[in-house]
Amino acid sequence: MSKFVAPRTPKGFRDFLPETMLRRSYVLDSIKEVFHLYGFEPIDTPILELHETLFGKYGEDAEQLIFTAQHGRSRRDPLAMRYDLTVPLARVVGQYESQLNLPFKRYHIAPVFRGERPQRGRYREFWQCDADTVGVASMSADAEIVIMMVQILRRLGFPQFVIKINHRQLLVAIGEFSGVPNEQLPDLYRSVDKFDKIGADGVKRELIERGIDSDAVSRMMDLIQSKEPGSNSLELIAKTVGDDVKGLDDLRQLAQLLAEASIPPENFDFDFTMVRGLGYYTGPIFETVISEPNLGSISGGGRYDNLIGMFRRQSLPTTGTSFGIERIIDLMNELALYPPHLGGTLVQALVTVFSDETRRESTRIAHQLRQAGINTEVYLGRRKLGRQLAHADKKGIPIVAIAGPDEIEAGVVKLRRLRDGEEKMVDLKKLAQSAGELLADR
RNA sequence: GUGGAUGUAGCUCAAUGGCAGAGCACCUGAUUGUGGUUCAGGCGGUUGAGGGUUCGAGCCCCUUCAUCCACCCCA
Repeated sequence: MSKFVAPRTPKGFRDFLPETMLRRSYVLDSIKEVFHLYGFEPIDTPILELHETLFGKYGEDAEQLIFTAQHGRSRRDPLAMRYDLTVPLARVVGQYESQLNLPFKRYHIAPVFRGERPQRGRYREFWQCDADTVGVASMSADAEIVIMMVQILRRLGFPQFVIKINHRQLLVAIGEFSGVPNEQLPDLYRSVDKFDKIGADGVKRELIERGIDSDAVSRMMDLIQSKEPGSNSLELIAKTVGDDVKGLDDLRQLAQLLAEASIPPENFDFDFTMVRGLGYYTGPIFETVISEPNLGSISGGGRYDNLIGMFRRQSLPTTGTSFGIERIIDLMNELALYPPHLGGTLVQALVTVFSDETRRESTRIAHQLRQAGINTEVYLGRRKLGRQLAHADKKGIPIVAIAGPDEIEAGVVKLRRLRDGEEKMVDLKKLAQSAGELLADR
């Protein structure tokens, strides 16, 4: 006698039913397609890593959010659940260097785990979708990442998006130029990161509250708000801060490469108020925002030349991007970007069953349809025809094949399209062809 | 981790401290070979859980759990 247990998932963990999974797969498959077009290849790694692999990489605050995992009472090899896909990449590169060809271009689509308090678009288990290039120090790799991001967002059907681009070293230079001490730079990033949310005045107030000199704050705020079309804002910074500032050259090259690739100016923007939280970035940083409607960021990334050094004597330059697919999926729902053929089911035809005696014939019909590549369900229950049609209708199956004693006797099948009630009595030999026509005809 | 809101049928929500309801969904029939529309009927509840106040609690109080929102942080 088993005890009743109220069915539920752990906090921040979700189930996905078929209708949702079809949409998730559509998004992931679309992204994969573009990754492949650019020559990125998949890897996967274990959900569990050794404790020592993850800890010491993200900073103290983030480490509080890492789930740990243990088997029974074993105290050997403490384990932890992966927190992102970037540190596992760094480990893989360190571990399999001899088997990898540099430049190594990999993508990785997999769930990661963070013990945060869940909110809309924020979960404790969520999927990340990363593409990174290892072993290329030049901007050609960064440009390729940005160009691929544009391609993916187009492929998914987003009518409007902007990839904001900034540079870690440029931010440092601007901070130094303005007179912000190095040890206060993390505070500075944290506040500036909220620029979109709390505005220039909000950032200023917060920085002064954090004890940063108010003159320095003013100088810096003026600089980061430099705004000119295209790469002109780069030159504006160059005039004030100096032409030889670290990072400026990178961004100039990037601008040049993006222009050569005919990336439309409305799809990218040098924005010195954009900061990415993660500490390991060392070069250009990217973030995609959808501003109409204003729904926040859906991808982020950048260059992190030192991280792999955690798993290898000498580091390797690395740059990449990560798509926040949970948000992308929410947004695509809101913006209705899914193609119409993506209904609630992938089943294209239901073969009804008149009685147990005719089930064999229905199964044969289904086999024929399947041979022709049509996703087919044979009704497995024993309900009357009306119920079988209702099942197809409710599930969104477009056509039904009816084979009762009369049809079987005559060697025919009646095909019915539920959308408009169109019916065809077809010969068994032409079954698949006719079904295909009914499915295609709009 | 901090602050706020909400928990009533499978779902969305009603119900002055006084008999727990509606819509949708589901099931049956009208219609024994035809879904969606319609009509008639039916199933469905320890009001999140535990305690307290009261003649009487879904409603008031306390505790606890869950969910959502905002912050922190982030994808």
